[in-house]
Amino acid sequence: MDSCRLFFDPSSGHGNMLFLGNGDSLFRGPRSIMNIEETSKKRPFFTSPEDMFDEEYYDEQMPEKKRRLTPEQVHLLEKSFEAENKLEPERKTQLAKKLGLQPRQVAVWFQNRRARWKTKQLERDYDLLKSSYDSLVSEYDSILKEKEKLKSEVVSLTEKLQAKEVTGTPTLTVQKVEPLQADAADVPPVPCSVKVEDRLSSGSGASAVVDEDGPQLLDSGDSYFQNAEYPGCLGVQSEEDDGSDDGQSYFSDALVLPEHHHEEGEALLWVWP
DNA sequence: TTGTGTTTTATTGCCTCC
DNA sequence: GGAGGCAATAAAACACAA
Repeated sequence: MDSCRLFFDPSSGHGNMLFLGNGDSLFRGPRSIMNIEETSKKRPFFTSPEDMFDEEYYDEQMPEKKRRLTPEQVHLLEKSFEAENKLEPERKTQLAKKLGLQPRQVAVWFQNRRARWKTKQLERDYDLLKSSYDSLVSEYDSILKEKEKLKSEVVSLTEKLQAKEVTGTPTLTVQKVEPLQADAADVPPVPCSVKVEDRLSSGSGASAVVDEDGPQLLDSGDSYFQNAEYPGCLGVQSEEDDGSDDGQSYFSDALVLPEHHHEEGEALLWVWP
């Protein structure tokens, strides 16, 4: 906040204000007081707006030193700026007369004020953008975490499946899973909801129902679902493999859907006796 | 008291508009 | 071409820590 100090100019007999910079308390210490005294000697404070508006007086009384505007002057300028931040010539002249300043000073003040406003506006815009960005990052992080969690679930379940395959009981066979032709990104999540009877061997046939062209699960150490030909089925997607994911939880569909169908007696990939 | 950083006032040079 | 705006900058005034 801007603050000021009342000051009496003995040479002119007029009261005046010494403007202090922002954030300062009214009385600060010896140095400030000394400055007032020094200033009163150095600065020929304006006596009246009429005098100050006089070009000759102004030139004589303001040698090389800059002087700060009084709080009253600044207040009025601020009010005027709030009303309209551009200064048409007529208003400039009126303001100058009213404030006892040169029109040029008023114009300069408006120019500098516009520059300050622009800087502040940039800061505000930056803050807005930053908070927006931060919330997006936060959202992205939580989605990423969920994705990782689901991935590890997939890995865990795949390992369990492989373990069961190695022990050989029960015999898990696969029959007629349509290969996914298209790019995984273009294919809606396939829950691999092949009917149970299509996947398990019949009691009598031993593993006879395995499709001849299909993958031979029991002979292979690899998981059937990791076969590249069936990318939509329980495959583990690498981190770099974007584009087919689009931030959506593809694997959750693959896993959750069979559970949803569980009670309907359909669509589980495997059934243990 | 002094050095340093910040704010305010003012200047300069360039650009646009009428 | 003159008036006015803007960006960059200088310089004075001021705040403040050490």
